[in-house]
Amino acid sequence: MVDITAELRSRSFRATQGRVRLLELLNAAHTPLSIREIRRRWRGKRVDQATLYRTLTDLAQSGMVRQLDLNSGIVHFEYTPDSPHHHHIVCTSCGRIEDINTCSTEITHTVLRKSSHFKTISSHNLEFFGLCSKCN
Amino acid sequence: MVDITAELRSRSFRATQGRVRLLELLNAAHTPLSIREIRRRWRGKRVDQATLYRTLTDLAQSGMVRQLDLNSGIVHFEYTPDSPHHHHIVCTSCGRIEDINTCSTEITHTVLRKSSHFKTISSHNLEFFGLCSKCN
DNA sequence: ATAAATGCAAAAAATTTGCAGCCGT
DNA sequence: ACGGCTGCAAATTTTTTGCATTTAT
Repeated sequence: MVDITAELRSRSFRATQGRVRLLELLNAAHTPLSIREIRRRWRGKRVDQATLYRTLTDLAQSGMVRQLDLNSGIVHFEYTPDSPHHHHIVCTSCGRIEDINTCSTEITHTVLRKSSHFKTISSHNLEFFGLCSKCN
Repeated sequence: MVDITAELRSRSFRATQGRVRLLELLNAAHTPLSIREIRRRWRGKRVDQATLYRTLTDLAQSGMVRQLDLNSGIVHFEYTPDSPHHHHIVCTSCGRIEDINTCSTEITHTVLRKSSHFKTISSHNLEFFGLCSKCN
């Protein structure tokens, strides 16, 4: 259970009502969400899409949320402060997303050693694609 | 050096002039390209965007090209018949893309073993993000 | 010949921008 | 009170669709 307000401030964002609600919504979703889906789930006065794009891009840049592209052509966002680093497997038929809790962090080091033009890695995304049991 | 025509036919696509040119272009690019970039590089009579989207989606579905979403919000495609399976590292500042030739295929097996709803994995994407030497 | 592939035009969906006003600090 | 944040409206970019025509087999 994180203190969203505190985390926002520690990253020098203002803890506005909208941001807190957004992060709570993402956290409760337990799955990465698209902007469209976030708006669909938003209760009360609807959120502006431009605000969401701006906010989420900023938060992703700061590392507070993760931005994922699940080969869907549209961006998804995830906020999982209480879960360890993880990845996803996506059903190419129905879009179902499942978490994958395996990640060998050593790969990052290996990659840096092999790369000729990169000295720092800030993040990585690892997505698997396949068919879930329903669609198989 | 692959025979593009033959590979298309083996996947039951018609080896049209447009498809061959597209695949040659992608192959020569040595980096994943967006539709926009493909059209920019296309010589002669311009290609229709709808055709490109349709063609590339089909080819990606068949596994002949790879579809990548590099956290850019737009889809990229890659055709590398002469290179082994690989991944990418993307500069979050300038967008530069470098190939990463490391990939432990065992992860796929581990993932399958851990997954509760998936029995098959058809592909995976692994992208690293960081700052290249120029932008650092 | 015929079914698949393309081009064209237009629509739909996703993302970005500028600016005025609001709200957190 | 200040500056960051948001909402609104509109533009831009990306992606999709329908249909007539062309092209590979």
